Amino acid sequence: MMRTHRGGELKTSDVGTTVVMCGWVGNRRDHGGVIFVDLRDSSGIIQVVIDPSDEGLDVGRRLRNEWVLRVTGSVRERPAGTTNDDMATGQIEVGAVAVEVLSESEPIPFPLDDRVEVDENLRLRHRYLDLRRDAMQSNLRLRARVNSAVRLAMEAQGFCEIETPMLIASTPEGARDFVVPSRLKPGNFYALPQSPQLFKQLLMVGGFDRYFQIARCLRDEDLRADRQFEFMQLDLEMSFADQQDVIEATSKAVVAAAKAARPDAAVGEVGRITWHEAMDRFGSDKPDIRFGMELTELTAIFSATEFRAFADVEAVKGICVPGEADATRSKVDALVDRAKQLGAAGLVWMRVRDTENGVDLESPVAKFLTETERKAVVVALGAVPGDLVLIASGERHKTCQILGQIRLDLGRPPVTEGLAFVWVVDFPLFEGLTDDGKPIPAHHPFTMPHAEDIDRLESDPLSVRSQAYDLVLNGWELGSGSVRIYRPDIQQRIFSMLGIEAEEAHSKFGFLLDAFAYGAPPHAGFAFGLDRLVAILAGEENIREVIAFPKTQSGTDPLTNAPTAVDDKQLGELGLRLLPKKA
RNA sequence: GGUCCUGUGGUGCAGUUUGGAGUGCACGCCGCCCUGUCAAGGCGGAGGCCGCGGGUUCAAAUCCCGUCAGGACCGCCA
Repeated sequence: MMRTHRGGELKTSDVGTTVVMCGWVGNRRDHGGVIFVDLRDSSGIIQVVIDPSDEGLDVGRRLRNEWVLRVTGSVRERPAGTTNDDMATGQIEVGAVAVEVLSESEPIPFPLDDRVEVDENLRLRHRYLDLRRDAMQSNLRLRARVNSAVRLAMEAQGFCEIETPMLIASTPEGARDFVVPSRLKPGNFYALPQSPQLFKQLLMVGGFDRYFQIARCLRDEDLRADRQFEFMQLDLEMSFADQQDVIEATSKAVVAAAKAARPDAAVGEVGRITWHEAMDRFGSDKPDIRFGMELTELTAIFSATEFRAFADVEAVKGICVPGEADATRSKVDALVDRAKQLGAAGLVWMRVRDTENGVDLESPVAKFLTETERKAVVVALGAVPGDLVLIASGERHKTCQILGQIRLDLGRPPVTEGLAFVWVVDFPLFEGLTDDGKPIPAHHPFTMPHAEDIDRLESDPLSVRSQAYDLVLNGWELGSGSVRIYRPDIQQRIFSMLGIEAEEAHSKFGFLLDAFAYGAPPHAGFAFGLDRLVAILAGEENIREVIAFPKTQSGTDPLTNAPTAVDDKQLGELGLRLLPKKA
């Protein structure tokens, strides 16, 4: 037996016990006649006291940080006045009677304490060291608890966990596929799955009416703070179920995850908002509802205005920034620049002041507005003296998006603050038209149109809502789902609207359409990103902090040096030859 | 494909605006001293291609151009 105890778990009640522990030297304090070693293992830290004059303990002199030890000793209370209340085990210590060096360590390339933020590239190059840090240990352990809670929640609801293949056929829709050359069929390629989408629908046809999987998904698109090539999703699909059923089942899983990760945090009912209302109030289809500063409708106030920027536009929207009336000119100019960068024609700012004339707006453009207009803006926004009012105008959707982004810039709380889940429902089925007039699907082409809107499919496609729904947490899109089309006639109407010929549809999705010909149950599903969920629950702004071995923004791994070249023999077996490098 | 930020002993920074000897701080590392520390303390020491290449200049960490690496974002992510 290597060890009897883990140091971090020792308690005052263990005083008097002889223990054998294994761990790393977290820190050593050599006082000459007595040496303190903070022995670290997965459970925490315990202070080991070594008297180097004792027989066999002169090894204590040689010890260095990150050496691996096996320590035998007895648990004792610390002498009065030497306890450490900042440590979980600060009331006790282990008096060493034997110290065995299991492994020595070179000085490590960066400190493991959290007092300095080390260059991320260096951390990734030595990720095995970085993982020893408290923050990484607790993030990955939190992640494991979330996985476990999600799995339990799904099983408790009668979902069956089924794995789907990693080597699949490439389909041209959606994100860029990662592609794997076939050795047995040279010149042909597998794709790695962007999601198990088509397979889970086949499972529904196959009679598994409640499927789930903690699935690895791969997309060859540029990386971001919240996006890696490969990521994990809780993927689920239900037969004989509607949007409400899916939302309830998924909500149980995320609430269970949140409770597992943050037992002390308040996680209430998961709210719901329509896409239209989310755009209108928050200027985003992934609203961060943790704070106010909502977008206010001002269009009617300026219906007859003389002010050019607000006249004859689709929408005038404003937000009220509390207490920012004295923002410097350079700060408000920066806001105007930001709005322009986001595609706005401009941004009107006005300081709310207490004047002899009552509460009024002070701004270079105030003189172009009537007093009635100014007062109406103050009332509509609920502004009080000391506030700063920002107003944008133009095409409705764009105006909302721009103000929504500025709202986030100015008011977004830190990631650690609060947990606000919200379902966004009633997305439009199409998000616009291509140049040749074909509608662009907002989700995938198997998304069921809203029952009430289906008659307008051809006559007014942009007004058609879909039975698609997103789950949002603190303004991060966690995932999306939909009720699927299972009726060939509706599917055919959608395909023909999108300009997908029968032959093309068959070559791309033929196996799914074939399957639907044999008694397809109505079904609906969802998938949400576990990396993003775990990051927010861990209070991290970057999903790399909750992934053991992530890639850099340029898609490399500084630890293994992936991706690497392969030799010609390997290429030959695959029937491949590299093109000459571009000059 | 694009915009912006960063790159200085092992680590984290200052120095770059306004060119003048690799100058400084903290941590770590090595040695010696030290029996109650816990970011131990004291004394001493080692350690630098200022990311790389070119240019301007009497002189470049500093200015200019290019390039590489990392990061944030736009495009992209049905």
